[in-house]
Amino acid sequence: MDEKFIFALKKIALMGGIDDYISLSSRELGDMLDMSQQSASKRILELLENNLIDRDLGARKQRIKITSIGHDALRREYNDYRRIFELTDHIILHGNVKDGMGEGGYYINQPGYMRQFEEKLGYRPFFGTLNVAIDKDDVGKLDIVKNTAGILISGFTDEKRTFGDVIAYKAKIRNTDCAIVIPARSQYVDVIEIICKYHLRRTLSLSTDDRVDVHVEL
Amino acid sequence: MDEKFIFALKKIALMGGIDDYISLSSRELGDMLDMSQQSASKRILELLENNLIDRDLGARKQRIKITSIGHDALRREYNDYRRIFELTDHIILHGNVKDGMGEGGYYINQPGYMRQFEEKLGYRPFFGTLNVAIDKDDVGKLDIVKNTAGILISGFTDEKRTFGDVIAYKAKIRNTDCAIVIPARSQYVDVIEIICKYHLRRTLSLSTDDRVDVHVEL
DNA sequence: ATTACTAGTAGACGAGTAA
DNA sequence: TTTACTCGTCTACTAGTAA
Repeated sequence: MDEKFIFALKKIALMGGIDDYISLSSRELGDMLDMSQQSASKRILELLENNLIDRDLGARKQRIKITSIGHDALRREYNDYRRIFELTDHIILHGNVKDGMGEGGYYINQPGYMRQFEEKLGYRPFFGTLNVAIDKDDVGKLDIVKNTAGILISGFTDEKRTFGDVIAYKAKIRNTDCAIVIPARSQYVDVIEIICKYHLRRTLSLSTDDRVDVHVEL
Repeated sequence: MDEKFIFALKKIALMGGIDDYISLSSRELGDMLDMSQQSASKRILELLENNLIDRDLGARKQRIKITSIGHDALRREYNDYRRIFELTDHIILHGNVKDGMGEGGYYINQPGYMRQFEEKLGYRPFFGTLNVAIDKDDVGKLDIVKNTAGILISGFTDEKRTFGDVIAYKAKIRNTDCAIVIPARSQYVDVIEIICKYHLRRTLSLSTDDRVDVHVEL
């Protein structure tokens, strides 16, 4: 990502171009970026070429909106700054205990995964996962977690099907060691699955919808 | 602030150059910024010239540290991204209920303040405040809260002494309306005082050290 | 190894201007 | 008014190289 694009994108975002199309002439953008109308026009064409913005070139004035690719680029930038200013050595994800559908446990329990949990986490997880719905305000923190190393649990193939790579992140809930497990290829997640040596619900007396803080080590 | 400086500063910050001098050759910086060793060397000289970094040019390898000016530049950038990504219409402060020393209640109860609470919040607060120790990770959010308008509760002078201005921010705890009150001149705060029409401890069955989420409206 | 100078060059920028 | 082309200038880069 070319850094000069980021600055233009940021200005557009600050004007509200993330949620909606905004009316923005090349002269206005040029003024904001301290460059000529001509250069701003060129910058807009470059942003378009890189699919960072969408444009609706009306008769009088163009309207501009940041694409999801552009949004992602800004979020990466934002995460960098969070790492600089917020992140010490842990992140706290706030959320509520949810009922799982049981599929989490099905996957976790595959011997191909189990063997690796035992080897790489140092314990054999309890059959079944604790599902935690992360607060809307904290979902972005998951991106930061995903950008840290994590522990790779390799995928495998048995007679029936293929199981993909999974990443485990060591965490704690009320001082009890556990791990968040996230499929490597997953995109946006707002319910995380947590494994633990113990039955978390029973050990911590957790009920559905209880508030929990998941401390993730970075 | 030239934008090309920001990107170099950010890389240095991500390497830990905010807290300490870090060993960073021009070649390493060049690799990270996707430019030649020569250009990175020039960039470093420019950053020095603008007092954005300090350098300790040792015999073998230079050591670099971001100055307070550079740190401020990065923080401005960070705040831009916070405005883009964080500011919806509320902020959640996570914390624990704490025992107050009673001084909160003493101040709140001054008729000069009480009259204004009644007028500006629409209710006469319960005598006494709920003290909440904000999580270390959330203390920074208070800066954002303080940067929003809030409700000014003017200071006054009685026979004995002077009481300063106080800012009230409307909030909710478990859907119960309340308000955070912060002295206008206060700097760093990590325990906030909350007023409410009702006795919050009793109404919400809160005990010392209980976790609470304070939803602040912006 | 380093840092950083000089020289040559590619690309970014703005002025003029068309549509 | 807009957007965006061409073209000349100049900046910012890299290569080569010294210290």
